[in-house]
Amino acid sequence: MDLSGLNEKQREAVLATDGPVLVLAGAGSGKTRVLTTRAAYLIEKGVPPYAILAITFTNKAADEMKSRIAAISADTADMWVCTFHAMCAKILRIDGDKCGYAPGFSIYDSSDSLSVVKQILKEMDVSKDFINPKSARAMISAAKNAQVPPERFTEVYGEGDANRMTARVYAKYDKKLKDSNALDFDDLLLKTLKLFRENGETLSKYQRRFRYIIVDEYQDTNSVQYDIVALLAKGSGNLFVVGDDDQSIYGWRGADITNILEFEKDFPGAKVIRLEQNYRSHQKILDAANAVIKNNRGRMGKSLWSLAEAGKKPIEFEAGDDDEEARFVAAKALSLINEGKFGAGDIAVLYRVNSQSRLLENKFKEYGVPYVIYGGLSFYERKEIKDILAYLNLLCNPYDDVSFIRAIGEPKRGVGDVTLDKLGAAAYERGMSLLQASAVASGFLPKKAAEALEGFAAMINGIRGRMRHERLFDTVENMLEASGLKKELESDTSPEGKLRMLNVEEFLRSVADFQNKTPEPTLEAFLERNALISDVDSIGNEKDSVMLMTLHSAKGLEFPVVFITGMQEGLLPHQMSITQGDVEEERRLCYVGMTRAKKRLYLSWSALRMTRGQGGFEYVHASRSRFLNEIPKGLLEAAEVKTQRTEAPARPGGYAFPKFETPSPARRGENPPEAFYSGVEVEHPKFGRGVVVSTNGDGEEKIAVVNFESAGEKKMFVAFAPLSIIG
DNA sequence: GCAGTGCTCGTTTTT
DNA sequence: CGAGCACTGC
Repeated sequence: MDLSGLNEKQREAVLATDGPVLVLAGAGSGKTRVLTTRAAYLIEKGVPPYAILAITFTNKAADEMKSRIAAISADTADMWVCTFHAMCAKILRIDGDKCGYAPGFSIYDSSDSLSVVKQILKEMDVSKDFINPKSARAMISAAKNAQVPPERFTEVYGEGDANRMTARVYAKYDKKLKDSNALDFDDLLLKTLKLFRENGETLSKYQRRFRYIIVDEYQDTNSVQYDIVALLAKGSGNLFVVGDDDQSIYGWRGADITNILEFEKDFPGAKVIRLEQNYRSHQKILDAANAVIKNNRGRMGKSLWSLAEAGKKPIEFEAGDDDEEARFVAAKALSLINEGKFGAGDIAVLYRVNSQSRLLENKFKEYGVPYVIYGGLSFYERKEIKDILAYLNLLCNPYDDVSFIRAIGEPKRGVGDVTLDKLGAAAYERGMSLLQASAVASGFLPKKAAEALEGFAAMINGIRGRMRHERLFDTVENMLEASGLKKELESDTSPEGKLRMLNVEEFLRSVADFQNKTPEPTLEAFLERNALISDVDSIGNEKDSVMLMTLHSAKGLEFPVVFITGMQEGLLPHQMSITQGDVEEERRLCYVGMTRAKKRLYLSWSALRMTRGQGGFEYVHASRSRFLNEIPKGLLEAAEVKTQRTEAPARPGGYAFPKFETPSPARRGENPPEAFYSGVEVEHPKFGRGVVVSTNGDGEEKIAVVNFESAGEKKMFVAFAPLSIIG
């Protein structure tokens, strides 16, 4: 194996095959390279691929690692490279029956578990003012991550009335999921751990198999994940973890930073290797990032350095308000693209909270800069997709009551709350699931309701009966047909309805794709993949667009150009963390964001922020983020933009804020703004052909509404948008 | 049983 | 400002 491309420390990490090893890998220090080379090296040394387990933080990272290992090594098909959640799902599909789960179990996402919580609160007749469903779900999740069972809930979190009630909800929640043969995200981990603890034979089976365990992003493991890894590693003792204490940003999800800080204590004789040479960013970006992170206490200590040739200092922009800030970002992105040095796909815009994306999105639209937003509601969370998934879940898992309730209500078949309540009671008495009870509904319900339910059950069972002889894609199509979903979708010709139809077609494409690419394309495997996939996993698929995402989502990624927006007290650090006194994690978040940048880093903030107060809008003052203050003046540069004072808005108590003038970037199209008027046929690199419907304004301010053949109506600045006139 | 309309309330980050 | 949500009228 050729290791000459690695530096000394990296080589040391690759060659340290046996015993516990902790690699402290600074941002951009070639961590992925080390991980993949090490796996390939193991195989070359004669370790069979099936004896290697590599756990990553996202599916994307897993896919990437797998393909990179495959590129330098032999057959990796038997190697497990996956996320914690995917690993646990895999184990439970195989051995879940030993702890009471049938192989067809459903995986509930957060909206599914929320509806279970709501259902329970309704059953218990608890007011939403007393127990808020969302916070109850959050508390249950926190308890699970800390391995606190319902019986010990009040003991750990306090004896108050609300807590006692929450503990009861928690217990019922657990039972309901169990009865539905369903697991939520936390359960996947927790039940696997339970299985390992209570079934020594199963544990030792996996211990014997996985003789080399690799864990990436170790700083973000929680207590359950730690225990799972520790148990598995007890077999061979070969545990190789990679992480960076400075990049621990999931404390709120139960991640325990002491897992990495105390690795040497937990695994005696551990070798610790530090990777501090950064291959991603140039020194000026690193200097600024180092200046921020060094203010944290309790670090393992690490300082990044780079040999990359000197680049530009990070640039700060202070905006008068958030609208101006968004305009700065969009305009700057546009001029970077127009200068030709960077493509849209080289640029990322990062922010603390998802809601910041809206304003940015508007500006990107206005300026005609292609963009994609990651996060927020993902594809699989869309109503029409969740409906389809509910039916498919029901086919695999007849006990899945959440999916039953969803499926029975869409399309409407005359079964409402009253019938559902009665059905629920009858099912409970008989110890049946809702679907099972439906099949015999005439025994306890009036004729009309019973017929609807029995018809539904027969339909589901009919599809299930045929399933074995069909290919996955055909089953899905049959289901769409038989359920009436297809008919309903087709009859909705509104714009939203058409969009839904497009989403369903996209979904069908993904089914076909899965069927073609997977050796054994079962429905269960398909559902599992969908349940565990996230938006972040598709980052980079959209080649030529500016990427907008939260700082959290950006972990593990890199971009030539990075904008971090909202660098003000209250947003970064977030108010919540200031109040709770945990600003260090926010600082790490800021550090993660800064170290994503390879060439250019823009840090922006605004002194005024619009919020939605009681009576309409309100501007709130914000001050420069402490993190910006921590960067020495000489390491930053002010953005060179023309600003001018404008009149105060005609509103009592209003503020005067500076106006950011759009710099005039080089035009991409040949045509002057005057050439665009109604009826002109145009072409756009992203949206294709279209016709100008109307225009407004003059010169650089001129906006055209263009109706594109495939993308519909878009508004854009003709001076900036890459529009060319055809003919 | 269901769709449509006011209403209120809320805002951290996600596998 | 916008999304969910309860209530109301068919």
